[in-house]
Amino acid sequence: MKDSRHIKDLLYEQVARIGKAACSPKRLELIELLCQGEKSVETLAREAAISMKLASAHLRELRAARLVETTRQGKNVIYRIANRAVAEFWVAIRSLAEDRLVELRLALEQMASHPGEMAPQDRSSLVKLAKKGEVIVLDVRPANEFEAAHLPFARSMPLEELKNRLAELPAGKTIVAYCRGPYCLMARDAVDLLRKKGYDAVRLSEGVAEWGIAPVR
Amino acid sequence: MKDSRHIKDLLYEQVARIGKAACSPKRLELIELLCQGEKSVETLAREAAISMKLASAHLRELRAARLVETTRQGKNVIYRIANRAVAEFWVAIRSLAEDRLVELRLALEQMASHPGEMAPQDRSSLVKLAKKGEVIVLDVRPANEFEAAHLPFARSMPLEELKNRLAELPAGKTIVAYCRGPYCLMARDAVDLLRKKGYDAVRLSEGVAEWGIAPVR
DNA sequence: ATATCAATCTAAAGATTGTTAGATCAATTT
DNA sequence: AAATTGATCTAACAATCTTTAGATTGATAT
Repeated sequence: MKDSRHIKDLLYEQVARIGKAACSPKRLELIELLCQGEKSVETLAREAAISMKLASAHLRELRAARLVETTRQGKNVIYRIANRAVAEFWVAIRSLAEDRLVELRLALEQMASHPGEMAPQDRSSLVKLAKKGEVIVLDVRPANEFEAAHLPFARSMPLEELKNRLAELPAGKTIVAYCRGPYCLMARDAVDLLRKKGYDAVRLSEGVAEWGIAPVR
Repeated sequence: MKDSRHIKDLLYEQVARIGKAACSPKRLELIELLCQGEKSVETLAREAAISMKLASAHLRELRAARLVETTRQGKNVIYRIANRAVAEFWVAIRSLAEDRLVELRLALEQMASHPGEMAPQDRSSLVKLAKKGEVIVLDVRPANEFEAAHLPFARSMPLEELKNRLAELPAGKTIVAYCRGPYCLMARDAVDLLRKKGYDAVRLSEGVAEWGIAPVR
């Protein structure tokens, strides 16, 4: 490209770097995963269901836009979002997409029309109930994600372990299960299982990114 | 693409439609222009310094992401942003870009290191000064953009007319000139001219999009 | 030193965009 | 009806991006 271009073009070009990072579905999925906490390339590839080579290539793009940062830990390279602003952007672009694209709203409604879907609720009143122990807020993500960040008063019980740890859950109390956010199905599966076992369980579609809780390093 | 894909992939794909709309510098420039008010393809092409064909193709993309809408007005097709959320997104992605990309910060600082650059100021105190008439807030964009939306107590004086309308400006008062936003140079040029003519003029880098003022149709 | 594992780099095929030219369409003017 | 103007559509080429394979690097384990 010519070097004689106006400073104005340069400015828009820089902003477009962020847009480019956000224009691939898989890169967005990687951002969402990183909003849950730092992860190695291997883990990211597995959780996004892509090859490690492809994951590495996408992460390269995200790093080119400075949305993610890396450190090496032995054989592994650990990726994390650069700061809280990245998670906020992920929530913001998703919210615009939901506002503008009927297709997305329909798909979400389809996901939500499922037994145990929780009505949108005031956050502080949910926290109050959880604090008093009147409901159990259950984080069904992998344990390391819980450690990196979790909702207030939440208890960790990864989906995979849930089946074998039902005894830990007091009967008769409402269980509010959540996972990585509205696009994640872990909490839905957890609610299905819990209801089958006779619990009063509902799914909270929001996760740490939506609550503005940044993962600690 | 295969049709057997998971619902999850479908969700990320929808969000990526918004990212795709925002991954081209010229499309971003078109969004910024539309944040100032509705415009015909012809006008957009001229103001973004591209051919009408190219403008039309880019606008097609923006419409595919439902970020803009159109109506026909005689021979002209008028484009406008779909709603306020689009303008908010434009401010948000720009702010993330500024947060993450040193190159962008440097370019902006270079623009700001110019006589008459205004220190970031509290909005309500500026409005108070403008209301009392202690400063003149001057909108130097084209008149139709002023009509579509403008800052409180602002007075319209398009850059092109400024030279011939200096007599309308009371001497001895501070003039705060603004235009389309931080990436626009009209206010800078206006301040240059005013200072040459002996006025105490400063540039406010923000515009209607940054102040959250949506253009009326 | 050799082997192994996680990750990246390089190169190349395939798919997707960006951009332009020419034809076409829709509304208005003559 | 014909000409004009603004805008879009179609087709094509160039440029870019996605994805995979093969070679390479950095760190650890044997």
